[in-house]
Amino acid sequence: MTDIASSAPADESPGGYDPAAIERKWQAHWQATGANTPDLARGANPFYALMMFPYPSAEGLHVGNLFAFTGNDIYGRFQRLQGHTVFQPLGYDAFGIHSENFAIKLGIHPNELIPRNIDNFRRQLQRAGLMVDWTRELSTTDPRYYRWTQWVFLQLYKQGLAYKKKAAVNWCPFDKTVLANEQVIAGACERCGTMVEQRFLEQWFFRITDYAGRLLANLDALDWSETTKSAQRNWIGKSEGAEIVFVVQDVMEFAGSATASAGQSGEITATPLEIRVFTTRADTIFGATYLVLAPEHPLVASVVGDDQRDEVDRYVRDAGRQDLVSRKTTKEKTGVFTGAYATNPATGMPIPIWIADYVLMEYGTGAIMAVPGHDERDFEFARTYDLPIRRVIAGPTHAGDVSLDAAFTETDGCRVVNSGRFNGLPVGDAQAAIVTELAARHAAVPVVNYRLHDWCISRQRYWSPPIPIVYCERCGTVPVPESQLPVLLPAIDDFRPDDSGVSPLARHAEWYHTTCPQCGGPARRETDVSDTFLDSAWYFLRYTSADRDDVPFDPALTKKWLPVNSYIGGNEHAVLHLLYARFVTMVLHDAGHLHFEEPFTRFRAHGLIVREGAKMSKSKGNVVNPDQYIEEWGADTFRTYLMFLGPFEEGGDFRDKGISGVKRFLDRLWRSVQYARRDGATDADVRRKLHQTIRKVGDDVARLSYNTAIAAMMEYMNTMRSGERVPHVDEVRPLVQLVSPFAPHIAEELWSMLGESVSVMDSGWPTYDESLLADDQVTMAVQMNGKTRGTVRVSTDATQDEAVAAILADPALAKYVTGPIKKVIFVKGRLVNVLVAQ
RNA sequence: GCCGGGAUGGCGAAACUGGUAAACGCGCGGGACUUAAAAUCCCGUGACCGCAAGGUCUUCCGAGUUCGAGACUCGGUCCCGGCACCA
Repeated sequence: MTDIASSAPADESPGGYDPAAIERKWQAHWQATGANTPDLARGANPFYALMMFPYPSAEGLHVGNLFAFTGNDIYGRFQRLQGHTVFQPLGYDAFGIHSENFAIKLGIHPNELIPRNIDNFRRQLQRAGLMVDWTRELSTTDPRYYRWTQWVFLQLYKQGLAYKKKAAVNWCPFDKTVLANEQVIAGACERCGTMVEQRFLEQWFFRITDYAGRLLANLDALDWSETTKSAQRNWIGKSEGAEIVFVVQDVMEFAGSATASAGQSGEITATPLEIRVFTTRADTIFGATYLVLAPEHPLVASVVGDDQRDEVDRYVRDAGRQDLVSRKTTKEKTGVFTGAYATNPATGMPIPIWIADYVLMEYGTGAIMAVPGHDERDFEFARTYDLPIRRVIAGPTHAGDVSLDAAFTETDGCRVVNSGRFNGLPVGDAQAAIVTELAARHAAVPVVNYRLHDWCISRQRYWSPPIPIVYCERCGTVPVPESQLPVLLPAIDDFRPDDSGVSPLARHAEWYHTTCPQCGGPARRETDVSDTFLDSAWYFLRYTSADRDDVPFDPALTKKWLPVNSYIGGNEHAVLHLLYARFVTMVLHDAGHLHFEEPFTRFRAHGLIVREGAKMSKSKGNVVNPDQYIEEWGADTFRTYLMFLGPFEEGGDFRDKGISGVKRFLDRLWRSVQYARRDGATDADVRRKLHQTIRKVGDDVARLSYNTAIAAMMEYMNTMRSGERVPHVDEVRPLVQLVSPFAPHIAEELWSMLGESVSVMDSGWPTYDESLLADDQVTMAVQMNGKTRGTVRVSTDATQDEAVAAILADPALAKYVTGPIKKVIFVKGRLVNVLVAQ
């Protein structure tokens, strides 16, 4: 064995780069000095850098989480270097079915499990060296937090935006609870994948549909990822059209008692019965050859004829028994004729009224005018039941032919035909003209419809905040006074849900029996708890005031720090969380609690980290545990590697092999500082590269292009150390600052090695000198007749003539000039394209 | 079906407003140092033809606009995400 010390690499010799030691040292130092805790009241130039808070799973922190948090951390640190006071808080979204199910699975009470998970998360997060203000940490399960979640509910209640109704709801038989529409994916429960059933239960709802128009319109002005905005637009689902009135014919024959026996018709009604339909294609009304009502439509009973009653009853019963899933996925169209006819207000002709479950009660008016010629579903239905199909729209190519072997749904360049006085009008004009004319007869009104439904917030579960409502025998529904909040979630042992459709809290009489806050008489508590998405719909308001028990959020601090400057999170919350947070913010704004109505000025969805092209999952066994990598490579290397493996907004493939390149870069950085010379001149080329790098890294970080920022720093490192060159301190020092958002621990250590006494985080962002960015010589591309043939080195401000002269002076290029020069394309400093006659 | 995002070397990826495609990193090949290895440093590395000088081709496919297209326009294929009997 030879002497290891003498041949050991620099980074293992005394004073070498020891990630574990310096990371421990600086994390302790930051904590001791409160480096990550800004003075919220006095800090100048505030910047709120928020990341979506995690659900603290028992498995611990996932690389995906760390990827997102690191991306946010870099942005926050960058803003701090730019002179902002940066507030980067973190908390835990620890209530909800997720946590509860896991607790049930492990047989541990969530009261016990959740704090344990949180401790583990905090430990992992702290190892990553995030610039998080841990003094303002929060958990949604803390009564000091959910007291205010209940307060938020009461604000909505006060505004008349919270109401209870019996409704067909999505019931998950596995989780034994109601789900919001947003939580049903292709008919299955978002969490467990079980097919969802339809049940009728009394539920609390928020009137988010009242805000649909604003939620949609505001999107245009938000600086958000396009994918996220698009997902929200789809979800809100605006469609502009009209409601059109169809009068039922011979109403007296069909109106009357549904219980009339022995074929006797019931009493006669004098008012004409009207059916309102919603359509976006009023231009096709002349092709409306029948009407369809949803099976649950309230007019079904009034319209149906005696001869058809049995058949209709059977059909409606069967449709109701079907769960929402099969109804939405079944392709074959079924229906039943009511025996009644309505008058098409455009043609004046009678058309039959049908009932079919392809028409949904929840959307529009629950009734449609069917235009089989120009709607695929209507076409299919008309074929099945042999109903008339009329062409009323023709494209530019088929002028006279009227036959249709499929629904013709095009509109571009199409005109209306077979439509009386509207014939020849383009589709758009016909729509407007027809609605206007029908409106004049009170037979139509323009209407905007949204796909968005009201937000069902009731959950028949345990692990969530109880809804702060009391039912009094005398006073009815009474909100719990704000002064009596929180309504504490009782620590009960049998917290498991059952099939009864009521919360486990309903089994605890000692909890739900209470007195009425109004009259003092006997009362019952609401036993439903609220949706977890309510917890996360306002948490960003709480952070600044996490230590306050007298207010949900301090008005002065809120005014100063909100709305959030930068929000980063996963696009899986594009619809649910972000829409609810926007809604709650608007409501609190309207109630005078907030000065803004959009909570997140800028939002960026980060990409997904995959492994060998596949999403990481426990079942595939390809989950990366960050602990192990931080152990092996250090947090700085791991953070930087995560940011280097692909564009932040697209994610990337996690491969162990790639990490070594980043480690090598940090090793080289270390040695550059360690052996930097203080004497001698700095080199002009290196200096130019440095200033270019400062500019590029700044630009790139500002637009979250972290991978290219890192590449630029590596490039500079290569320039600075090319060959055997030993860098000068002045060349290295700014690089340490540029690296610091990515690799904060090594940056602090190197910064102090350079003799600096303040933290590198507060050293400011290095500035670049515009005049040093360009060389006095440039390499221009040379093309001959559009084909790249080489390059030419000329002075930076060379004119076209000078460049051409340089080309002709170079025999390797001049040989291509085989004839007279017809034309020259000259892009200063970039390229010369010489067009030669051939 | 509708909406959004993609497709570039062996691999992860760059190219901001149309101007030298493949920066940066991994991997691979060669060299220096070493008894040897590791580490480090240097050189090379899209494909094809050629001893070389050099040439030809190349950004999913097909057309187009342009002096010039990975980028713009039209048509098509495939992948990822959202919505979906929404009238």
